[in-house]
Amino acid sequence: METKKDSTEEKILEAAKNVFVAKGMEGARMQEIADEAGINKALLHYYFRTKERLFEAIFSGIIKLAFPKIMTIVQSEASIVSKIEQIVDAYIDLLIKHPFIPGFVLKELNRDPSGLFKLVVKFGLNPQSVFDQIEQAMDRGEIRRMKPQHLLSNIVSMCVFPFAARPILSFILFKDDPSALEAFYNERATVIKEFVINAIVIKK
Amino acid sequence: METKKDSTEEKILEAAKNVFVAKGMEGARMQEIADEAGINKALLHYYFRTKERLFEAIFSGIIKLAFPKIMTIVQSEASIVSKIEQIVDAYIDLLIKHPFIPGFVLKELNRDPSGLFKLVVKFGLNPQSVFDQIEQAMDRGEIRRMKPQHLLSNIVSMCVFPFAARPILSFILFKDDPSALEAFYNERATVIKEFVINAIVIKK
DNA sequence: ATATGATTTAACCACTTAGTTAAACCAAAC
DNA sequence: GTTTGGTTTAACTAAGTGGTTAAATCATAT
Repeated sequence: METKKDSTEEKILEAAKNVFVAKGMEGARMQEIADEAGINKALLHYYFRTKERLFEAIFSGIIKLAFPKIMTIVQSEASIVSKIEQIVDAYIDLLIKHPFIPGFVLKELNRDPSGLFKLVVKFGLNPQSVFDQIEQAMDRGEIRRMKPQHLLSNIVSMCVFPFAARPILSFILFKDDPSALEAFYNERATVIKEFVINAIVIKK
Repeated sequence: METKKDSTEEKILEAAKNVFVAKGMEGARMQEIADEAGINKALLHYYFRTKERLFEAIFSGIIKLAFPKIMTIVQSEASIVSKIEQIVDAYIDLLIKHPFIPGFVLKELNRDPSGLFKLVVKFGLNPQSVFDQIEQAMDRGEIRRMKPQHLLSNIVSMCVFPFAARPILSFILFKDDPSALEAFYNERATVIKEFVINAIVIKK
């Protein structure tokens, strides 16, 4: 009996994820996906008629991983500082589990940004409400004044970029000790939270 | 008379840069490069025998833009805070002039990290000396204590990521006002410097 | 046993790609 | 005016690519 995990469809999705992540939509070959899944090309097309459809399935699956958790934090009742801490924790936690996401998403959104449009609509994302929350906290004197776009960019950059640039970090910062890279990623949440709080919280 | 700028070779390099940056090594087509350069495919191969060689010329040219300036700042005699400010200024200045670099470099280094190895050797890059400088400043109590790798990651992330994720910023943060994106990039250096200094400088 | 659906095999198509080649063309230098 | 080197044209190759097809196989449920 086959569990859902090793059904052919699951094997294909897993293989396709690996190949698409490693090679991108353009670089991925259907033959390679079939090989990685341990099946043949005919059966691969039998399940997912075209490369486009298969890619779409993978891509939307990856995106769905990231959005919902962030949204619930944003819409909660916590203080702005607490929300920032929660978002950093959630981001780093997700990225440690799925470190390939940033590189993959960046590559594909640069190739075809139209996918982003659909997603923003689909998830009903509204950045203005986030900007408002941040500006209200500044009005109350909780955090230093700066454009919300800059604050968000700073936080997301520090969370995401070290994963997008993993090969570079691995080589420049940790070329002698690869296991130190894992330790580094595990420290990120704590470091970023402290860094941001020192940067923006006004001490009384 | 032809200046060096509109010689055929220069036209090819310019066209190839545009196409490689937009489509990546895999996605770029020799025919498209030839069209963009206003010549034909035969002549393109006449100048650069293979796609590989042409790509190599473009890639190393782009990298050479970034490294040297950073190196001279690192090796100067300024204080650590001053060096950080100079590096942020230099990075943002470069990226405003060549905003495509981060996306391109990330994509190609994820595809084939071996190029990085050659570059590090070629430029004689030694991160340990940077780590030492940072740790000595911490010993002197100038800045808060943290692992140098984290500090460097934070700074570089905030400089580079918003350019790598340009389509995302453009859509999420500035979808109603595209010209605001340019203004945003022009503010980055000031914002990042202030942010970092607030985060790490110990006030007496 | 038979019917069904998953899977394999292997050939095939239409198309695109990088790269090559041979011939002609053209402008400027000699 | 002939040579030369950059340039075009147009055809070609060799090797992939995504995708299709038809037939055979295999396991399982009925």
